[in-house]
Amino acid sequence: MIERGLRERKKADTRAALADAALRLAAERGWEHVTVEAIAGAADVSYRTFFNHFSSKEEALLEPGGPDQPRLSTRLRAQPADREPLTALRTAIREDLAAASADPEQLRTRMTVFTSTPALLPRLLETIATDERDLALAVAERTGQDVDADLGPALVGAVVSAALRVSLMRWHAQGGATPLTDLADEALDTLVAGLPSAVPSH
Amino acid sequence: MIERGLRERKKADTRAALADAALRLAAERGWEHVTVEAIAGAADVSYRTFFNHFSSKEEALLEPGGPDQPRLSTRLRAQPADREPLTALRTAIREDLAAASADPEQLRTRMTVFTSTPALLPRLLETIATDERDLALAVAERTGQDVDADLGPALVGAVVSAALRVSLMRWHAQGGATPLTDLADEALDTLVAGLPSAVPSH
DNA sequence: CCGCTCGTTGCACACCGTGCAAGATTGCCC
DNA sequence: GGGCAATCTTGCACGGTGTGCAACGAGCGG
Repeated sequence: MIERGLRERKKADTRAALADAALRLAAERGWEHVTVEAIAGAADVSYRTFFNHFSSKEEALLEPGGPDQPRLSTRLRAQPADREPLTALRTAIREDLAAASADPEQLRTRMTVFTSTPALLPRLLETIATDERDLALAVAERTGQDVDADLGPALVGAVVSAALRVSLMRWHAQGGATPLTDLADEALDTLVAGLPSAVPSH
Repeated sequence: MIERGLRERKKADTRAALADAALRLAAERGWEHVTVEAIAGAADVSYRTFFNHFSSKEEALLEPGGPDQPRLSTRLRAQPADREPLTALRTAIREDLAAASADPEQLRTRMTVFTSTPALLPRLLETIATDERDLALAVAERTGQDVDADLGPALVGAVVSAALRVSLMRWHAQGGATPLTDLADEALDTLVAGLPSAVPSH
């Protein structure tokens, strides 16, 4: 958050302007009808400058805040070490979702753009799953397991990501009626109880 | 499997030749150093013909068999209706993995290509997760739940996909030492028992 | 004030993916 | 067998993405 000079501030500004323009134009015209040239033009920079900030057109939507935005795994590592592993994970997840829900309107717009562009939705899910391995590492650190030998941490990472994805999709489908954190809590409760609790036996 | 004529046979042949060439060249040079022109040349067809069979370069790797290859959800639907939901799911999963393991050498090559190309790995995972919603629908049909109202089916679909992904990654990392079906069984056992069984409490 | 650093810009280029139209091959019916 | 229709293949042109390179200019430090 420390401003180290006019230079870095302007750089962050143009990046934000590009990300905002990308999201706005995508909401207006649909993602595939938005060219990089249009995004750059709306942000008052050149075409070439766009790729000085983002390595691909999609990155402007997927990582508007840069690579140093807080991730789930870092939140988990910040939890007190004496806390029960699953409790610490729940808390970290709540913090992460609360941060994501800070600007519900923007989150809604993003979700609308993603869900209305078939080629783009998987990329969002991929982004959520990017920390999967990192999350597995953080879990293994906390439990003292070996992330390569023990199946547990990798499974927890993948499964938690999956649960968050489902919660996010459901939240958007409901129009935000239920708070995102509540939906995620329900999903995690189900997973803690085991798969049979998700489907009725006959 | 019915040959309806010389025409469709030749079409399937060229598609297979293109898919094979794509995988072979990717294993030799690395995926990003393989152009569509090179793939087409190796299969003795023109550049333009490639896109008559695949809508993108990646599709030649991801869906070599065409869009009508059997999916997990169809295998689940083929299970007897009186079988316990989770049992039916396990059986369908075993069939699916057995089919994928039919040619272990090719599977190994594919995984090597995917894991050595950062931009490609998520696409494989995405492909696995493509049936997620369809799988959720099949689960809901079997259990009589509502896929939009009940969280269960969507959660099961996402979580099972995640477990399969983790199993596949682990299988490849181990060099195929443990059969893929065994790894998946272990992961699913853990999920059935609930998340706490994945991580030790202190 | 002067040099250094770094963001910006333009230009050229390789590659992906698509629409269109012409040519070649197969299937089918007379 | 001959010819017609369907369809696969091919070439061509074009828009768009993403990159390397070199020049320019604005902030930063001495």
